[in-house]
Amino acid sequence: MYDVENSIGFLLSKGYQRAWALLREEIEQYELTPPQFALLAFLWREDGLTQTELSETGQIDRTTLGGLIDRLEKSGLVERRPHPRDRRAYQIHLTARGRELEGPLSECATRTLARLTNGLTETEVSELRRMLIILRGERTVYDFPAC
Amino acid sequence: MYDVENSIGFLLSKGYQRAWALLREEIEQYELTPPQFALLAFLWREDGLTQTELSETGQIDRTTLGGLIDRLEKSGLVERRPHPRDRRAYQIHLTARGRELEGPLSECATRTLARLTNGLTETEVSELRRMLIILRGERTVYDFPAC
DNA sequence: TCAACATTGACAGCATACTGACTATCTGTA
DNA sequence: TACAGATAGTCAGTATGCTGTCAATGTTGA
Repeated sequence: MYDVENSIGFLLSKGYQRAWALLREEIEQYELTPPQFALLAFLWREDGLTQTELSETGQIDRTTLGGLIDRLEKSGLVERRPHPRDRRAYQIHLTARGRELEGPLSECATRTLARLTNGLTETEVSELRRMLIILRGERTVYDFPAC
Repeated sequence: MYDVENSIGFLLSKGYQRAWALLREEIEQYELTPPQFALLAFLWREDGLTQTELSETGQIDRTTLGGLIDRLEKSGLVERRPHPRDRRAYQIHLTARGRELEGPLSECATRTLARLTNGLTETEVSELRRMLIILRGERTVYDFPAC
């Protein structure tokens, strides 16, 4: 009999839901969602990318990203600026307010990680991270046809 | 600087997305989504639960579950029957077709797991499972007030 | 140069996930 | 019995994530 409850997929979904709920709780006062936080975090690292570039580096679906940016723009944390050499594209820039949040939000994320991984040792967390990267990965195997 | 890309939460979300995509691919011919598959899998184990009971054992939000059942009912895989002693409640039962799918869909799930964990050894998969259960868990710690 | 093709971002449509509010019903207690 | 509070399920609203389609714009090759 198939054991859903202990299947990796099911456990990933529940783990993800818990991670989401904890982070949501920590950043609630900023009226942000976890994906919005993640997008800001990518922008703290590199500002001014186009939506397509952001979609690739952040591994966020192109159309999902559009909506995320809409909402962050409405909250005044990012802005779309016309691309200087490509009239189809926008460059996404943090506003001053969006940059300011790096400190406080990073602390929220640190607290979230601590709560999430409460039952694991540091070594286990590293192991988990390593395995999740492998799980997601395999791009080198599947993305390119043998050539 | 906060490193989103290697944060457990971000990796969980991407791992989950990959698990979803792979399973989606395997069960595509049955026109089911991964959550619909999971719900069926819980019903293969125990049939006739109410929505609230299913919501608890399956750890699926009450309102989300309602929609899932709507769609599975429309597909002819489950049916709502009035509860014999509680006029507010339904008992959710598999149809013959819903029961028939246990074999083929379990095989799809097995193939998905194999593809998903391609880069990990069996020992690592067990470790991962154990850690994900801990991640999600902690019910004994948080859910009950000290009493 | 111009036509074929590719790319950028928007939009509609669907499923999941959650919140909060609501109706119908049940339960426990005075 | 009657009423207060709890519970079952629905609905509206919002955000994410994905597919498919489209218009506008870029790019490339004959």
